[in-house]
Amino acid sequence: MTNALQRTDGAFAALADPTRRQVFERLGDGPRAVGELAAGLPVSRPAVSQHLKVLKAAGLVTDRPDGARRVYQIDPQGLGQLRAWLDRFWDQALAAFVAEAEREDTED
Amino acid sequence: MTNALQRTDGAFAALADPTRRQVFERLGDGPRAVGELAAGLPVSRPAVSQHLKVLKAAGLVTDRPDGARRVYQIDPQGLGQLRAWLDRFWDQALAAFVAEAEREDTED
DNA sequence: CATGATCGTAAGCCAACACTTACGGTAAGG
DNA sequence: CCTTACCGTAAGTGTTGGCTTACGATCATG
Repeated sequence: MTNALQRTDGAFAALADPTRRQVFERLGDGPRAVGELAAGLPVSRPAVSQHLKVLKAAGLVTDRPDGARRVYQIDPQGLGQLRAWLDRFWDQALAAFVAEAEREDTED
Repeated sequence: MTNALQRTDGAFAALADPTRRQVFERLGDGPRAVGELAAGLPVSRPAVSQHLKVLKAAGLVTDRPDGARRVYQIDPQGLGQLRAWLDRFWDQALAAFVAEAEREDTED
């Protein structure tokens, strides 16, 4: 149970930063190189590189060399873990929410 | 589209911190007062209070006075927004992922 | 009305973090 | 080979953020 923290910690922390999430979202259209991602973003290329490193450590992206370039791609695994946590928690929380609402109706 | 950033920014940022997510998860069992939440956590009560403030600003919880105490409860709204973002992105990313995998098979 | 309980906020401190510039390393091209 | 392009990492900096202690406010109790 407390393990669920560790597992989703990286993903949540990674997606917390707006710039980093922007990089990640941009990767949702398909594989991109670092330079492509950096272009159009208000930060430098090394900054994007560092963001990608964090995303990779969180299991959200994978990278693959392509000549002198390096292509990054979304890894469904990390995204799936996040979804699993959210789904499980969604059911639990919603159940507790409804139960509480009913308890408020029946009691004084 | 860029608006989706703003909308989910608060939620992601709020859930990024492990302690804060622990508070939130604990709230998944049902409504709790601040003192109850603080007990069992490795941080002080004011710290929990500040965390709840952030969670509330993110639309993840609601609060209601109960005498001298203050009861916090999960707000399905914020959780739903997060789920919506994740679902939408999941479909998009997975589609791009599969498309890329197939493109790799057909091409040289 | 005085006391104890519960809580939010302010002030201050320290670590984490996002960013920049500078550098080195590798791959394609003339 | 020499040059250019592309990228990751190191070092340094300024800011953000989570935590603690201290304080004031509000509510139930006697």
